[in-house]
Amino acid sequence: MVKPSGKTKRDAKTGILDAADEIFVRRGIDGARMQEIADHAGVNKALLHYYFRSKADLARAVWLRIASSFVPGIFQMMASDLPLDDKIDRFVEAYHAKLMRHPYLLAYVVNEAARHPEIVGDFLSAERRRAARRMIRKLRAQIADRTKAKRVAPLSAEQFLVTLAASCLFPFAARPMIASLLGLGPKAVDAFMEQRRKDLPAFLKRAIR
Amino acid sequence: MVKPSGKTKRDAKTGILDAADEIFVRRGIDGARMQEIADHAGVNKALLHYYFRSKADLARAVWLRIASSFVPGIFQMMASDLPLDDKIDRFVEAYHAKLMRHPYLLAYVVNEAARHPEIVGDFLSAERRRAARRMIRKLRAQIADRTKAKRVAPLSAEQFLVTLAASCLFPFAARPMIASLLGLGPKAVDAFMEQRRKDLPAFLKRAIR
DNA sequence: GTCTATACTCTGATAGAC
DNA sequence: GTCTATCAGAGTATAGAC
Repeated sequence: MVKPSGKTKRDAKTGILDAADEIFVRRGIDGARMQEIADHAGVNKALLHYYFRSKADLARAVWLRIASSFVPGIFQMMASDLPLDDKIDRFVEAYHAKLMRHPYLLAYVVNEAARHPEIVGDFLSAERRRAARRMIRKLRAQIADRTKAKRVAPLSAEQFLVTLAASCLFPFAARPMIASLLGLGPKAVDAFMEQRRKDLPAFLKRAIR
Repeated sequence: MVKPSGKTKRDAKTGILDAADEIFVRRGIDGARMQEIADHAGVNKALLHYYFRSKADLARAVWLRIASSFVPGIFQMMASDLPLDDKIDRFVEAYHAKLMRHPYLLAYVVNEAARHPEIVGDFLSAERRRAARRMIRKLRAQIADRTKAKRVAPLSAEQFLVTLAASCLFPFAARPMIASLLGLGPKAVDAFMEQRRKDLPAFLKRAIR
């Protein structure tokens, strides 16, 4: 408002973040080149170091933005009073929608989390840790209700959550391997994923029925 | 036999492969340094280029050795006449045992498969593709038998296989995230995984019951 | 805030002696 | 086959003009 350069500044910074996002996700942090990011953003390489001191800082900023964009929403939904079956539907739907559009995202996240564990911690603020605990507690109650009513073997809420996430996410991370293994071309893999989006919720509900 | 250097040669080459395996898996291909691999193998950097022309070639050799060491065995077991439930037990058991000892392996495989899809193709020879098809065909028959007998909704063998793999493998790839999310230390995560090894087969069997 | 030019470091790769 | 020495290129990062 006061500074006329305010808008421009944010645009340049955001532009760099957008470009870095794409290049990091495509090549990994180690494989990415600052020059390529700069080119992709249409700015000079020096500007990257002006806004973000180093490559590591830039990578951290990109990571934080990615994680912040959809993890908190999922936490909240999973901690809500929604019936368990609806949560499964929404979880599957949300991640399929997200990852269909960003196929390399998950391989990136998985890899960098393994390689640079500290940035995972950076993302999980105290507030988010509390949100995670709320989610687990709520899920535990819902699963307990169900197993009590139907006399099924007890199931840990944590294990269920991990299995749910695994079933949705892993196929996107393993997409190239699935394609090779099943002998599918790019379009056939898309169809396979689309089918999965439809079938998976029923499969998971059956397991906790 | 004829050459007295035969044994030494193989040892040096194997030593380099062992070292490269460890460093690549720990740092990723892009993050790994030829110097570090050479140091770890106790040989000179130049020797790496003598046996493997370039870093890319070395990475390919490492990948082929890793994949060859346990994928074909799994294919064969899954294509056998073993009952479906036993296959689930063995699959879960085999991968948990393997990955407990090589925690970074999966993040590496997933990442490099996404980044360098061509090396996945290198691994899947025509013979292995046939083995994969045999496995799928057998699983499809077994699942069909079961759903016919118990009147359950039909389930694609491919989808089931992916879900099975996802449930077993993803937790290892996502280990750092799971730890952060659930607030577990290294020992607690190990316990979580151990619990998972026990509970997962029952969960999966219930879904196709 | 944004650019040009450049310093400095590191890495993969090769040449050549033994 | 294995080593020492070295190079060319690429990379991150900074200095300084505008």
